[in-house]
Amino acid sequence: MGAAAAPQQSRRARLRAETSAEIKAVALRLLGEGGPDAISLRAIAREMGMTAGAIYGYYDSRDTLVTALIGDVYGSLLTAVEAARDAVPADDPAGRIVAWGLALRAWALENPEGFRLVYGDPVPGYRAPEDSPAAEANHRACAGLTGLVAAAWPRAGEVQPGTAEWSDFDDALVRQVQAEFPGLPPGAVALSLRVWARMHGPVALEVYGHLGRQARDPEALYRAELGDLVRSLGLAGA
Amino acid sequence: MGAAAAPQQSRRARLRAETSAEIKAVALRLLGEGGPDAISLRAIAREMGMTAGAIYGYYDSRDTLVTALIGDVYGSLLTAVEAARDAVPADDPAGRIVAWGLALRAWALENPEGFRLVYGDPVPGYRAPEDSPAAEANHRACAGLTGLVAAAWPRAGEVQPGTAEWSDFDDALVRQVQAEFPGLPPGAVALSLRVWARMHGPVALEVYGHLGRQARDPEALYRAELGDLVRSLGLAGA
DNA sequence: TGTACATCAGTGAACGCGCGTTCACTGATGTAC
DNA sequence: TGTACATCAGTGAACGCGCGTTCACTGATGTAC
Repeated sequence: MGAAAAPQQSRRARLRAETSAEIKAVALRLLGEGGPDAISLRAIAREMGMTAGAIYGYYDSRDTLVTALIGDVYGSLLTAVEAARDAVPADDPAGRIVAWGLALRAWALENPEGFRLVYGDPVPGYRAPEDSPAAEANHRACAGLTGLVAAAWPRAGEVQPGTAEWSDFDDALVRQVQAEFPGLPPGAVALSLRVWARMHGPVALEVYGHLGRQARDPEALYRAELGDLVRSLGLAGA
Repeated sequence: MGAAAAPQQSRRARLRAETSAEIKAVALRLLGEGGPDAISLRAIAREMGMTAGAIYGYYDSRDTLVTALIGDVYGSLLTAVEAARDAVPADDPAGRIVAWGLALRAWALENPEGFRLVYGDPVPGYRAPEDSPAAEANHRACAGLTGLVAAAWPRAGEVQPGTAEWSDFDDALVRQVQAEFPGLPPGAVALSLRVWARMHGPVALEVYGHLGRQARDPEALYRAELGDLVRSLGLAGA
């Protein structure tokens, strides 16, 4: 009875998974401390008290590890913004948009190197594969933003008349939107991408240290920007 | 008479300046071809058919060279956007804002690595000195954007009421604005920083390859965004 | 319960690489008489 | 115009560094009888 029932994973598999996770965790910490260049197999191994070569038992190469890392980080970002959005009642679309935006900034300031990893191109020449966790997180981001805009539709569409066509967008994105928000016109997708960019601008400038040089209160600027964004979607300001 | 009059610079000084400029030019080309990591003294020297050590006759270190490079690149960006702005009559503030924005995007797409060099942090740990050419370009950017907003004032201030104080901003920036645009309230500075961020967002996403994955016509999105920006400043859309 | 074997995580040494930086030097260019 | 000297741009070899990656190996853990 004391003995566990046939375990889902063997002890070995569990240890493997733990080490694999620890490698990512250490890599993430190094990323935070020293920038993207600090993610080196040797540094990770050093930190873990093992040999650089041992990491090849877990990841095929440095690139594989970075891919996994980006997926994790991007996923955690989306979990954060989705949670913030869901903490606001669905019948308050303006509040949800502002919550999403503020959560994005908060996450970015807490994980600046993560933000750079996801939205910059810290590893030159690196390109995420199509079916990676990062791509999945990207889908979540698009879906989330489209949902925010959809909740403000059709009022937003009147205030922001556009001429977008379905053919203006990536096929997978179109399929996803049409399945999840039937009846929503292509203009809403265009608008949601613009909303994305509008949140991205101030956050990217701040994370990369460009805003802080001139403004002492970037948060106030950002809140004003979000307020204007909400207004520009035809929603009452908060 | 055939002989030149006492030259401003000696032949040696001229050659020196030329080589110094060629080093930067080659560095810039390598940056464009291979990303920030490609800026290595050895690669530059190789490209120029000389020895890596020789570069130390022109720049104290790699960092010094990168600093000079950032200044040059940032300066060329500002020259481009200022020229685009000045090609539109001063009595068309909306047109000037749109021109500035479009020129920013055009420059960024032509010089993606330059954009990353200036607005990303491709060389980890690198910080521009206070009195560098980059700082000067930054001042030009702030002045330019404030000028764009000032031209739309006070109408923009009515549409975008803010609560900014002078103390919210960097002292040097405040002095600059008060000297150049006497009477302009602090809210205009806040707004100009927001305008900056609003242009930065779509351009950064596109340059880093995030927009292109979902949108086939990023320019249309950007134009729509600029149109909305102009409207949000109380100016008639173009 | 005890023995024999298979698995496999991790070692440690080696590979070749490109990097920034230093330094004693060579050889051409410019200057003074 | 010609000679003697000073300047200085660039060489080439060397330094030590950290990196990704490979590979034959050891030794502990798990499995089968």
